[in-house]
Amino acid sequence: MSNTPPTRIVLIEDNQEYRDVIKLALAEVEDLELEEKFGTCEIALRYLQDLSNKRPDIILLDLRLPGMLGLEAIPFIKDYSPKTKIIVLTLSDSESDVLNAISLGASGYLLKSATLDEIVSGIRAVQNGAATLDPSVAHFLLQKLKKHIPQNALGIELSQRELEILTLLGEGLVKKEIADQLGIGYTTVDTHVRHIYEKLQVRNAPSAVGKAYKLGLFNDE
Amino acid sequence: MSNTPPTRIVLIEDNQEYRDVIKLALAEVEDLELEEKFGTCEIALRYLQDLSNKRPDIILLDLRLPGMLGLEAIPFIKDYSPKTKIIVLTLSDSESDVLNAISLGASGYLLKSATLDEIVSGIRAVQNGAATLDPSVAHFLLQKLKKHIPQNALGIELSQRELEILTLLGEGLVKKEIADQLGIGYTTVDTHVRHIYEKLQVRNAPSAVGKAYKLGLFNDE
DNA sequence: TCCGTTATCCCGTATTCACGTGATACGCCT
DNA sequence: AGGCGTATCACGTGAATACGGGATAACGGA
Repeated sequence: MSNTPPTRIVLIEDNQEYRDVIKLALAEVEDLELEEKFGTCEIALRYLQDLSNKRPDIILLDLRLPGMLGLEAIPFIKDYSPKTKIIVLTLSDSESDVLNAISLGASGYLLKSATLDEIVSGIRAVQNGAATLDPSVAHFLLQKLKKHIPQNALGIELSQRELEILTLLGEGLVKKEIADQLGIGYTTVDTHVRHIYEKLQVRNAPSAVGKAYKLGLFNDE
Repeated sequence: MSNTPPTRIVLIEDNQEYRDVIKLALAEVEDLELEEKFGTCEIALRYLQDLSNKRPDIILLDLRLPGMLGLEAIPFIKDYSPKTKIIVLTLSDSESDVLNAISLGASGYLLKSATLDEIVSGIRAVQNGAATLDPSVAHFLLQKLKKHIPQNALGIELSQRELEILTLLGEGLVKKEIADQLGIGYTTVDTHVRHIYEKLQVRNAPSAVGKAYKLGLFNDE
């Protein structure tokens, strides 16, 4: 236990009080080490950019900061210190903040209403390659996901070739170009397209592409 | 505190040992009450169907059960007791189990590696209208979501009319049908479509539909 | 006041599509 | 041995598309 190096943490948070709360909380945990804390992204990024500093394992990142916002800083953090995992720790439970943080690659999203225990176990989870989400954020994401998970198993299955051709169609190639690219004849492509229409029960290419997206036929790769 | 009724919990789990562990754990928590525990879905569903029984607030549901699988039971639970929230509690972290559980409307997904504290706080979160996810499940879902969140803000914006027409195109209508449905002329539709192609930088309808999905232009409604 | 965006409408044409109606061949399952 | 799905190829035709090149009108910002 004691020979594994502690998890190195950097806190970016402008509120002095909350900063101190976190500092005291982490000080009590043996294998977590609060390396630095910063009040703005600008200063934090300068620290990360300095090659003489060791890279932290985890960054706890507030979003509403004076100057550069936390979300804006994420790409720079990823750039300067690619291996550092980011846990957003903020008051905001706005949908767009959550979605942006995720698409920018955050490994966790906690609210400041979280207990210190939850923050510590969140850090441990992320350090182990997992993720941590505030329950209310998780609820929001589950609702979001429910809509985006296609229930594809309606017996509709395209062959590999058909999916290939449909993909190219959706990318803008005309049948002749698809034939050339696949090294097959035009009429073959035409036949495949007809089969696709039958299976998807559509009558033309735009709706075939649309239905394929709705059914999630493109999801798997 | 003590005048709020306890959260009523039902456990569906075939492993005798784990069932007892949960029973003992919940017995120690004041505001949680393990109402019943069942070894199979069939028996549990019979209990839920019996109108003389009170409906539980939470069901902890294992997936790998003798007879009917946990996932199969979810729609029946939703039917017999719509207000009951379901937390999946299983060994399986298979992607399809997670996705199926979510699309069937589970409010939580915990693994049996979870500590009893995590299970209790998960129950509390769900009872409060939030959700609970095992960190490794959360990680998987975040990765999944990252792909599905489009970064639409590339300056590409269709007018309302254009989006309307593109939607209908993706549903399989030909330009003439779109014109009739919108009560405008064929040439007007044609012009709109040209503008759509310009904005999306494509040359035909299938790729316009494809690109719209990729950019998430259909996401907002 | 002028320009950009949006929405509406028109003509003509070469290209492409959708589809009816075929064919051959391979593998798999029964 | 026969059937089913897949992949390949072919011809012809009417329908639809993509696009060049126009136009008018309303609205709002520069």
